[in-house]
Formats: sequence, C-alpha cells, structure tokens
Amino acid sequence: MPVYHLMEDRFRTALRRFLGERYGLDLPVAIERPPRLELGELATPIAFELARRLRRAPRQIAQEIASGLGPIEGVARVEVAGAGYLNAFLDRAQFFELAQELARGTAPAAASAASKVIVEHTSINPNKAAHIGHLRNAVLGDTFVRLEHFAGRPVQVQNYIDDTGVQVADVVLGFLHLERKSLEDVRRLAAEPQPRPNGAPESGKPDSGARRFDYLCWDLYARVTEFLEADPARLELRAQTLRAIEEGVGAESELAGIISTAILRSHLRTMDRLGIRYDLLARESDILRLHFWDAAFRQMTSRGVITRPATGKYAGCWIMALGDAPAEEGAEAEAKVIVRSSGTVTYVGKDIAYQLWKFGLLGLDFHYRTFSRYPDGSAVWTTASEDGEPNVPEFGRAREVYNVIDSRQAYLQNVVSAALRALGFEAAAAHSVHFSYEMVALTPRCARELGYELSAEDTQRPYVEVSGRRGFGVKADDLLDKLESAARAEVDARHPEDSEAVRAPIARAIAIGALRYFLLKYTRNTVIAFDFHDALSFEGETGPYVQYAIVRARNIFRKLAEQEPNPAPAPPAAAPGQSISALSAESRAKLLAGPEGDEFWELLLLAGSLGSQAAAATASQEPAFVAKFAFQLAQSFSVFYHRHHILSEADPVKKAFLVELVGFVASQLVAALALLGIEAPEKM
RNA sequence: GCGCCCGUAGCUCAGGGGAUAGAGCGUCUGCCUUCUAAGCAGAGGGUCGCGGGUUCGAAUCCUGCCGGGCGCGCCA
Repeated sequence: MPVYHLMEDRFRTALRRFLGERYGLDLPVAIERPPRLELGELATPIAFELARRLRRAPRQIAQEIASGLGPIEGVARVEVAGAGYLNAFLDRAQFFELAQELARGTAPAAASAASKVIVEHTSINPNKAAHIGHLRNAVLGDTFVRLEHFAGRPVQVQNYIDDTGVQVADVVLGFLHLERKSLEDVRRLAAEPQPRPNGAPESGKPDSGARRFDYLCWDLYARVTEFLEADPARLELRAQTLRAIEEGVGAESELAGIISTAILRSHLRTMDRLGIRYDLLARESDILRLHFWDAAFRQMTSRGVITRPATGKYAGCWIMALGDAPAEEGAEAEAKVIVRSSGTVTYVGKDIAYQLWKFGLLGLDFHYRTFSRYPDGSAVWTTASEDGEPNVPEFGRAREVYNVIDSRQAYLQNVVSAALRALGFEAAAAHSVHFSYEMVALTPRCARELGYELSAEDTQRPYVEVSGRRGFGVKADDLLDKLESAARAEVDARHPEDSEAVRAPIARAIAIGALRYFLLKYTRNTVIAFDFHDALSFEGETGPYVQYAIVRARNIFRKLAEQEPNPAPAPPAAAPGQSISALSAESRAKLLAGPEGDEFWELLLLAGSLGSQAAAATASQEPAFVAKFAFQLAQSFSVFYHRHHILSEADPVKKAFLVELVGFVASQLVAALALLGIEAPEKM
C-alpha cells in the first residue's frame, strides 16, 4: 500500500477503535487533507458529527479524542484546531523512508483469478477510420485497465467487433452499388499497404488519405448515407444486404468479412500508436453463428423474463417488462421489445446474450484463434465459430464487467443489467458496470476550420456533434499526425544536433502525451468540445508539461553523473526511485523542518500521495483524478526546481537529500504518467 | 410529456457537506551567462444560474423555477 494511503488508514483505524471503546460508536470516519500545511497532513471533522450524538461541544470532544487516542505509528502528534477539527501531523523523515521503501517494492498484489475483471472498450464499427470520439472511449478504457492492473487485479481487455451490422452493410452496399466494385477489386484495395505503417508522419504533412482503405471507406460510408436518404425505397437494398451478411451467404457476406477485417486491422494500428492493446476481439458474427442468442432466449423464456402478449401494440413480440410498478389500467406497461414480431432479435437481445457470456452464465463458449501478435510476441485473440486453436487462455467468466460506452446508451445498458437481475443473476447485475462518458463534439469554430458548413442554428450552439454516418469529424490518425508534426517542429528547434532516429521517438512521445492527457483531463461526464488550439497545446495543463518536469529531473541526474563520475550517490534517470544515499534519519528530519523544510515536505507529501489518488480514481472510475494529480505534482516540482539549485548546493548532506527528493518525485511522476499511458522521453 | 446529465473567473474546466472556492488558457508586468524559458514569479478577474428549505456549517444535500445537452424505436 502506498504511503499516504497507509497513513490515512492508520489514522482512521485508530479513530474508529477509540470511538468504539470510548463511546461505543461504530461510524465511518472521513479523513481529509487540511487546507494548509500548518494544520497538519491528515484531518477529520468527526467531532462535529459526534457533537450532535453526544450533545456536547465539538471542540471539547475533539480535545478528548486527541488526548485519549494514544500513539499512532508514523504520526508525530494530533492536535485540535478551529471549531473542532482533529489534525494529525506526520513524522516527516519516517514518511520519506517508508515512501521510498514502498515505491521500490512495486510488485502489484498477487492477482487472484477469483476477482477477474473484463473491460470492454473501443468497439468501433469496422466500416470506417476511427475518429476523435472513438479515441476518448479507447483512452478512457485503456487507462482504467492500467488502474485496475495497478490495483493488482487481473484484467482482460475486450474489443467488440460488430462485423455483421448495418454500418458494415452500408459500406458493402456502397462498394457493390455505388462503386460497382468486384470482390477482387475490394480485396485489392483493402490489401494495399498502409502508407505509414508505424505512424511516422511524411514530411510533416498529414497523409492525403486518398489511398488508405479506412479513409476511403469513411468517405464511401458518408456517400451511402446520402444515397439512402435520397430515396427511402433504397432502404430495401440495405435490408437485403444486411440479411445476406447475417446469414453468411453470397458476395455481400464475403465482402463484409474483407472490409471489417481490413478496417479492424487499421483500428488496431491506430490504437497501437497510442499504446492501446487488446486481449480479445469478440465478433458479432461468431455470436450469431454459435447461436448465443438461442441459449439466452431459452433462459429468458423458461424463467418468464420475456413474454409474448397476444394483443396490444406488442402483439407477437417477445418483450421484457421494465420498471417494477404495474402500469395503470389501460396504459401499456413500460417494456422493451427483445424479439420482433418478425422473429428477429433486437440489438439489446444480442447484448444480453453476450453479457451473460462475459460472466460465464450463458452455457456456451466461442472458439478462439490468434488474430495477430504485437512486436513483443503477445497475442491478440479473436473469437471464431469453428476450428479453434488449442491452448487458449480462459476468456469470459469474469466477476466484474466494465463496458466503456458513451452516455447516450445508458438506457440500453440498464436494460441489459435489468435482464440479468430478472434472470436471478443478482451478483452479475450488480457487477455489470456501464463505464459511461460524454461524447466528444466539435466547437463550431473547429467545424468551420475543417470545412463543414454549419446552419445558423449550429453556429449558436456551444458544440456540434461529430457523425461518422455523415463523415463529419476529426480522424484519429490525422490528429495524431498533426500532433506529431507540431511536436517535431519543437524538437527540431531545440535539438538540431540530434539525428532523426533520436528526434522522431521524442516527437511521438510528446504527441501521445498531449493527446492522451487532453482526453483524460476532463471528467467523464463532461462533453469535450474539441478544438485544435487546445488539443495541440504543449503548455500549461498538458501531458508535455508533465513530461518536461521529468526531463528536468533526469537532467539533474545526468549532470550529476558528469560532475562526479565515480561515487554515484543516486543512479540516474533509469531508476530514479531507487536513490539510496546514506542519509541518516536525523539529517532527513532536520532538512524537513523549518520554513524551507516545509517546502520540501509539501513536495514529498504530494509525491507520496500517488497511491491514494490512484485508489480514488479506481474506486470512482475516474481516470481524470490521476491526470490532475500528475499535473499538480509536476507543477510543485517545477516550482521547487526553480527555487533550489541542486548541482550548485554546497552542503553535501543537503545536496544528497535534495537528490534523493528529486529521485523520489521523478519516480512518482513517471508512475503517474504510466498509469495514463504516457511515456516520458529522455530529453525534449 | 417522462428520464438522466450539466450551469463555478472573459473562455475551458476541477472541487460534489467542513477551514480563506482553485487550475489552465487569454490579458498585463517581470525573470534565460546558473540543473532545458515546453518553465518560474506577480497583477487583474467570482451575487458558485435564480428562489426557498435542511444543517453548527451548503458551490456541494432536498425542492421549485430559468437556461443548455442527451436519451426515451418491432434502428444498431
């Protein structure tokens, strides 16, 4: 357990024990951070709460607790302040020692298979290039995965691929009827090598896009939408195409396979640029072919979860009742259609079957095959309908499932958990989490910059929605390219002496840092109004600001090694966490006292709070907390860096102490960025 | 009509019962011969949408308005 978190825990435990022994009370104790350092490091307003119950003045109660509490390990003293706050002051030197000790042994807690977590994210329809909205989904999901992993829980990452849906059908229809391409034509287009396999920008200019298959489909999809809107009779064409794909027959089905697989590969490539990886690609076509729905249907009918009314507006459909209050006489009860009167299943129906599978409650399983491998050899698996490979890891059977889906689908996600609950799977229903977030929209200004025409009404709005259907939005790779060339220009200006091989990865790390931080700094339920000005910024509250703080810290170690090549008081950049000087506890305590010591202490305390910040982020499923923390710590470090010149410090003991402090802070900054999926370059 | 979310500095957002409400951007003024100025320091900027209520204490909880967003299909 990280150090600040541990101290919180000890303080809380001591308080609860005292409350129980003295007053016979068992109540939750809120621990907070006092507003100023003079008031200590931990505080609780518990005396106010007790004042009501005990009918005594809060200050008097606080006094009683403070004197009766007894010693707490790591806490120097407890004081009463204000109208009745209890403030704890930590033993600073001990905190520092403990913090470094704990930071060194970072082996995550033994992962227990019983607590397996599935996180599903990305899940882009495989019929067009990924856009900025998809990036928010993937980055949030991926960061949550990192947080779960950090907490020591086994996580499996799934990406749901709707390869038999309307969106793919539309592009199939487009190739066949608008483009009049043959199967072979499309196969050739789809097989065309990507111009930038590793995402390196060509001469700083975004790729023209004309050749890229995912970009080509992006445009075609928009044209198909127009084509279908122009004459509603054409919808029959779509219905036919969709039916053929679902049944797995004809050229339509084969085309759907070619298109969805090629697009999926480009999505994986795009996400790989951002450090986002998957364990399993779960394909809709396999859910259909393995008849998952039939198994779910049997469960739902046999337990009476869905019924088929003979009359009324739902006559002939299988419906699930929603809401517990029976509807008034005459009014239709609130219900959701699961099977249409035509006998076909709705989207939610399939989703219920899939959700049951995730918990191991369906009674059926997929076959599995290796889809591709990452450079390090780890496999991305895909579901299959037959011919599975042997020696497959166990998929599904999770205890908790997080579905990263935007907030517009809240209603449908509720229907899915309601179905699990109605089936009697209470625990699964309770652990089916809709990891909800708001969409990414464009500011009207940004939309105009992109050349989209806006209605007078849209211009007045705070933001306008992106629409893959209309081809309206910022493509993920275009944005990444833009960021990389902007970062590259900065790097070139600063490090003209370095070779291409040195500069390119730095620019890439900065671009990713800027993008991931930008998408993570907003809390989930805030609509991001996207604007190039903010997204392309490398200053202020941004990823590069945090990266820069780390680079500065590393420079200190680098220069230090040049100054004194032999003694190596602290190893440089590679492992800043393991600074081990022979500082005595007394020296540390002395340097952490007094006005200047307060300054160091504040920085140390903040750096030691990473664990509790990460825990808060995990508990509330809010990655933005980690982003905020990383920025605050970087900010505190920047101030410290500016005020204290370490290399020129004359006092060797103090110098060793400062080096140790910088090492610890840098290690926590690196760890915080790693949680966000951001790397710190060696220089920038 | 019903449900969910939001309204905090000029702009974009944190804070979601507790001590003097914060940050970034933008504006203005300083600081590079010193570990990288992608930085630091300072100034200016607030009826926390409005009205009631609960509480020792409300930006935070309840309620009613006002304004904005998103859902609510035998689409996915």
